[in-house]
Amino acid sequence: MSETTDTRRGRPGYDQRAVLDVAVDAFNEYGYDATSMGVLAERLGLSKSAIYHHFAAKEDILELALDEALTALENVLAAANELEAGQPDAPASDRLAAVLRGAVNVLVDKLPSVTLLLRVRGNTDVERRALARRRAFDRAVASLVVEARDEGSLRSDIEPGIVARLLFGMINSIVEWYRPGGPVDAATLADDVLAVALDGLRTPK
Amino acid sequence: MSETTDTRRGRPGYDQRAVLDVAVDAFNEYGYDATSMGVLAERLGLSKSAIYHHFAAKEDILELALDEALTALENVLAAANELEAGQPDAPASDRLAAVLRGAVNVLVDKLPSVTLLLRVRGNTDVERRALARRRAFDRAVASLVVEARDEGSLRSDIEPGIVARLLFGMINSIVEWYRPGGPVDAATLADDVLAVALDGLRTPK
DNA sequence: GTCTATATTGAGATAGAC
DNA sequence: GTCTATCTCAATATAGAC
Repeated sequence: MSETTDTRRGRPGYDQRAVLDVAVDAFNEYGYDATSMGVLAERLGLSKSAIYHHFAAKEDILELALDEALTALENVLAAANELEAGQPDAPASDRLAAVLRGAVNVLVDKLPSVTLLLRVRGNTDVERRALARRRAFDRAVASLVVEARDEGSLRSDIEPGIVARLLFGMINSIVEWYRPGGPVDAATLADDVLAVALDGLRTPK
Repeated sequence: MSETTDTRRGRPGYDQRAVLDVAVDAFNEYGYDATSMGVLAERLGLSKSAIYHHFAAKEDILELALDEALTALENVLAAANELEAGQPDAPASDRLAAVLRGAVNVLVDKLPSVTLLLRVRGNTDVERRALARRRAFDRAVASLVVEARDEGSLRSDIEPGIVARLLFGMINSIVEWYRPGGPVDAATLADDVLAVALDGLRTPK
């Protein structure tokens, strides 16, 4: 323990990470555009100008948060692809399940930044770049769904594009209600999502 | 045909409905807060002040749109309850299915206003009132899920609260990608949603 | 129903001291 | 790393003519 158990160093005042966390929470509560630097300053107990010591612009805060969320999601895909490299004959449905479980874990683990990501509209360059990365992720998942259906693991009576969208619609909606420390833990949640997605809600006969 | 086949009357200029439709589309594209009256005026080909002839304030546009979406959703619940009054011994799962199908239809039918509703954060009184009505709707659906599970129609190994949230997360996500006139029609979409929700994605064995 | 001003507020951001 | 001013611009909304 070379420093302290705290994540901050230096002593008084904030570091960039601490400002980021407070800001992202506020962005998620009010929406990015509706959150003024004034409100941020209030929440931090700082003046507005102090924030500019940590970030050159409001949008830089957004950019850092979005990058964190996107990197985490992209890592889930990368991990699933390594799984394929290790076992070339494993069914695509295994990789798909790994991606879904991984995505739920990222949602829970990086809840604030992923929540922010899912609400981006594309009004600025920063937002459009984030949307492009998100679409690439979505496309990769969609082709996993196609693979799984083609090998016979998933039902073929519904268009795979719709399946992928409904699937991720369900998963992404978790950010609307899941709160860490609540009654549901991440592993149970991932199990429930997989169960509902694969087997549905009807009573197993 | 007493007037014209057009929905507008009066002749030149806009009526409130036409302004509303253009505004809601812009709100959904940029987000409500990020949409200025100036952009609205540009899209309408009007001056900013002309808009104030139709709505006293920007937020009044939002309020009218949210009310439209909420009324349509509440009518779905009311219709399902009348179904119960007519056939008191019908299973709750029938009413639940009616509500889900009805909700998908409302989403498709009133796509712009429902999209707007689903993105409201609660920053103002207007938004908070809308959120309260939406939560009442969600609670009603959640208790339908409980009823359906208690009568044995739905699996009981997952908490009904989570089931209801995942279910509506999937349905609500439709607004993120569904576009009228596209390859998928509303009835097919409702069928697909019900099929995925009830029976899951796995290949039926 | 629409226009051209204009009033007024609040936003993001900067300067420069401590 | 934070502060007190202050700049600048864009936003909502109003006044009053056509």
